[in-house]
Amino acid sequence: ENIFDRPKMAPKTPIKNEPIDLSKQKGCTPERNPITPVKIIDRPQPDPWTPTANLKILVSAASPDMRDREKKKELFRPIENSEQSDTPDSLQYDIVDDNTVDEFEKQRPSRKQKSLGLLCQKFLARYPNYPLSTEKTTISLDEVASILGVERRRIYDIVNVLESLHLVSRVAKNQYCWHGRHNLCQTLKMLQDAGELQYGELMTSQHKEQDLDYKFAEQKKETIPDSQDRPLLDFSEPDCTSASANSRKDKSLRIMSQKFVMLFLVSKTKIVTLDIAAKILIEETQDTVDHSKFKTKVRRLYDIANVLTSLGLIKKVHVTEERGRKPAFKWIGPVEFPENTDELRRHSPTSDPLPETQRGACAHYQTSATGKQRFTRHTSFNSAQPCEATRRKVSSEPNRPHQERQAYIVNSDENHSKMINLAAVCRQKTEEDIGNKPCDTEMILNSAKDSNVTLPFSLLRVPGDSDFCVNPLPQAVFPVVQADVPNFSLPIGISSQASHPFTPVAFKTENGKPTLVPNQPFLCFPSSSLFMLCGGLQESNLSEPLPAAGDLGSRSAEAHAAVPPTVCQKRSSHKCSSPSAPVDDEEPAAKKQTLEHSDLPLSLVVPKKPSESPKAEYSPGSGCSAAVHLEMNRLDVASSTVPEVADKKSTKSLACQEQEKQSQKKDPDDPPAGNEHISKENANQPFQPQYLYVQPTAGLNSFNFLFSANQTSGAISLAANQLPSLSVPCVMVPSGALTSFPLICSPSFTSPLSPVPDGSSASATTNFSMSSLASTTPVFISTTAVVTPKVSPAPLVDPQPPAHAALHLSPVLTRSCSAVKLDSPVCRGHPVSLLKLQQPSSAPVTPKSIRPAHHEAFFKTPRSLGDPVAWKKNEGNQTRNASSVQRRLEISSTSPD
DNA sequence: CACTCCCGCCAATTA
DNA sequence: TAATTGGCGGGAGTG
Repeated sequence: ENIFDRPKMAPKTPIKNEPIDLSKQKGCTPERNPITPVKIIDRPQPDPWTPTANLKILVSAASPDMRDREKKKELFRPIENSEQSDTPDSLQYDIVDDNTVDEFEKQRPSRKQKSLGLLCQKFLARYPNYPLSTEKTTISLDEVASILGVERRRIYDIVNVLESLHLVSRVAKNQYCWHGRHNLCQTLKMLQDAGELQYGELMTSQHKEQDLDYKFAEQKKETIPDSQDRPLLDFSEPDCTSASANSRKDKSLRIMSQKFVMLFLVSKTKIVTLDIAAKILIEETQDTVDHSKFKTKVRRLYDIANVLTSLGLIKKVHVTEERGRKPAFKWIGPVEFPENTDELRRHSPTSDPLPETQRGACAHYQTSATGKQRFTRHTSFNSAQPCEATRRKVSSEPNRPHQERQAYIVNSDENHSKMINLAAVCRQKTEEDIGNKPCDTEMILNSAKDSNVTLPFSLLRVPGDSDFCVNPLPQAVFPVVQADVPNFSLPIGISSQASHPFTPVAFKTENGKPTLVPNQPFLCFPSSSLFMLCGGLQESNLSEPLPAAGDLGSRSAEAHAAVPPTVCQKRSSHKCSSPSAPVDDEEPAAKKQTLEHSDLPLSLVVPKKPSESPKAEYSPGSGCSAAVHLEMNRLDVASSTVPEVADKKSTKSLACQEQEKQSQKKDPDDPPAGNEHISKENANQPFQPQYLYVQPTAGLNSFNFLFSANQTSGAISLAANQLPSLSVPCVMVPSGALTSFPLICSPSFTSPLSPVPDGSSASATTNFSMSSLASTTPVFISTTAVVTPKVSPAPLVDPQPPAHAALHLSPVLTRSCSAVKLDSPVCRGHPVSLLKLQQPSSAPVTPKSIRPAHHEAFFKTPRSLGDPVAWKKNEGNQTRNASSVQRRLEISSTSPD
C-alpha cells in the first residue's frame, strides 16, 4: 500500500494534506503533519452518500492517511477518471506515479495542484460537455466536494461561474443541474449583446485596442449608467432563477463573471487585462476606487479566470503596455456567433441565428423579444426553472409541465432529449471537424454571411418528440406542398414593410393572394426530433430595421417575410401519397425537396436572402426567397454549412441536412429543381427558394416540413395554386411518421407546445392542442400572419387550450388549404397557421385565428427587436421586469383569445 | 517584489 | 436556528 500510496500522492497533491503527504513520505510524521494539519480530518466524513463514500469511510477509518491519499488521488485523477470512483483510480495513479513519486512528494503538490483551475478541470471532467437532453445530471455539492477533495467553498466558486454561463443551474439546496454547453453559445451571445449595450458603445466609439479598453472602462464607468449594468446583470445572471432573488447579492461572482465575459465578447481584441476588467467591473463601481477594493476584485477575477480557462474560453496572456507587462486574458472561445449574430441582427435582420438554434428556442425567443428578450433568456436558460414566460409563450397549454414547454422553447433542456443529444453529438462532431470552434454557429453564420444568407431560421430542437408532434398524417399527404414559390416571392418590400410584423396580414403576393406575412418566423418541430425552425430571415431587413434587434425573432420574422414567397413543399413520402400536390407548381425549382429520408427532421433553413442574390431571381422581391435560397443551399450543401448550423441548433441541422440532402437527392422526384436550386444557390443562389422542407420519409417518422416562406399556403394547398399566399413561411409536415411530430409553430409557437404524444400518428396536433393529438393529420402551419392574428395583443393566453390552436388559418389558406384540411391543431402562433388537410379534427381549430397580430406576439418583437438599440434602452427599464417577458409571452402566446 | 490565488472567516440567505 | 451560500481579504506560494 505504501508504495502505491506514495506514488499516488505524489502526483496529485493532496489538497489540504499536502504537507502531510510530504511529511509522510519524507518520513516525518507520517500522518499529518504539522504543516497543515488539517482539516482533512474534518473533511473525511463528508460524503457518505457518494458511492465511493463508503469506501472512503472505510479507508479513513483504517487510517487517516489513507484518506488523505485518496483525496489526493482524486485530485490527481485525470480528468477522465475523475468521475470514477476513488478507489479505482488509485491503481492508475499508482502506476503513473511510481517513478517520481518521491520527487513529487518532495516538491509538494503545492498550490498549483490545488488551484481552482485544476479543480475546475476535474469538476468539468466529471460531466459531459453536451449531455443528452434527457439525462439530467444533478450535481451534489457535497458529493463533488468530497470527491474532489476540496471544501465546499471552492465548489461554489466553480459553480457560480458555471452558473453564470448557464452550464449549470441550481435546482435546490445542494443541488445543481448540469446542462453542459448546449446553451453556451446562446449564453455568450446574450452576454455579447448585453455587453454591447453596456459596454459596447464605449467600445465602439473608442476602441482601439487594449488601451481603449482602459478608456473604455473608464468611460463606461461614467457612461454606463446604472441602468445598463443592472439590466445586464439582471438578465444575465439572475436568470430565471434568481429573479426573485435578484435582489440578493447575486452580485458578485456570478455577475462579475458575466461581465467579465462580456468584456471579452465586446472587445475587439478579445484580450482583457485584469486591471481593466477590475476597474470596469468594479462596478461600476464605483468610484471609490479603493485600492483594497481593486485588489479584491482582481482576486475574484483570478478566480473567475481560472474557471473560464478551464472551460477553454480564455487563456492567460500578457499584454505589454506602456507601463509594462500586464496580466491579461485572451478570449479563445467562440466568438463568432456572437459577432455574427450581432451583426446580423443589427445590421440585417437576416442574421440568423442558426446557431442559435440549438439554443434553441431560447435564442429565438430572446431574439424576438427585444429588451425583454433578456428576460427571456434568463428564463429560458434556466432550464430548471421554467421560465414562465417561456412557457407561456410556448405553451399554450397551461397544464403542461414546464419543462416540456421549455424544452420546446428552449432547447430545452430537457425535453429534447434525444434530439438534443443527437444534436449535441453532431455538434461536437462538427466542431471537431470544423476546427473546433465552439460555436458552430459561427461558421454557419459566417457562411451565411458570406452567402449573404442568413439563416433564416433557426432550428430548434424540440424536445420531445412526442411532444409536438405532428404526425403526419397519413394523409399527410400533404404532399406536398409544393409550392412553388416563385410566386411567392414577396416583394421584398413587402416584407420589409410588413416586416414586421405582424402585419401579417396578408400580403398579397403576387398572386394577389394575400400572403402571410412573411415575417414570421416559424418553428417546426419535428417529431421525433424536433426541430424548430425559425425562419426568418431575410434580410430584408433592409428595409427594416426591425428586427434588428436581433432577436431572432425578429429575424425570423423577417425571414419569413422574405421567405414567404417561397414555397414550401414538403414532400415527404407523403408526397407520395399525395403528392400531388399540386404542385403546380411552380417552378420547380423550387422549392421542393423532399426528403425522405429519415426521420430526421430536417432542418430547414430558411434562407435569407442575401442581398444580392441573384437568386432572388424569382422573387426578388422577396428577399426572402433569396434567403431561402441560401438556406437551401446550405442545406444542400449542407453539408458544410448545415452541419454547422446544425450544431448550433442542434444536431438537427446536421441530420436534417443530411437527410435533406439525401432526401433531396433521393427524391428525385422532386424536381430536381430543388436540387438544382440548391445547387444553384450554392452557386449563386439564384433561387430563392425559400422553403424548406423537410421530410421524412414516409415511413418514418420523419416528417417533413417545409417552410417556405410564403408559399406555403399555396403549397399547401396543394395545388393551390399557389397561392402564394400564405405567407407562411413554413410549413411543416409531418411525415408520417410518425408520430408525432412536432409541430411547429410559428413564432408563436407558443402555443403549440403541447405535446402530443405520440406517435401516433396523430398528427397533428400540434401540440398544442394536442388535443388533437390524435389526429393525424398533418398539419400545416404556416406562419402566416395572416392568419392568425390572434394573439396579437398580448393576451396571453397562456394556456391555451389546445384546441384552438388551430388556428387560424387564414382564409386564404384555408381555402387553399381546404384542400388540405387541417386537422389538427394548429399552432397557435399566429403566424402560423396550420392546415390540416383532413381532418379537422382535433382541434378545434378554429380560426381563431386570425388574429393578426400574432406575429408580433410571436416574436414579439421582432420589431421591436429591430432595433437593438432601442430595445437596449428599453431594456433598461423593462428588462428586468418580467413584465416584459410576460408581455412577450403573452403576445406570443397564442392566446387566443 | 509582484503576481496569483488559496484559504477560510464570517455575513447574508435559506431552509 | 442551523445550514447553505458566498463576499472578502489576509497572506502564502511562485517566479
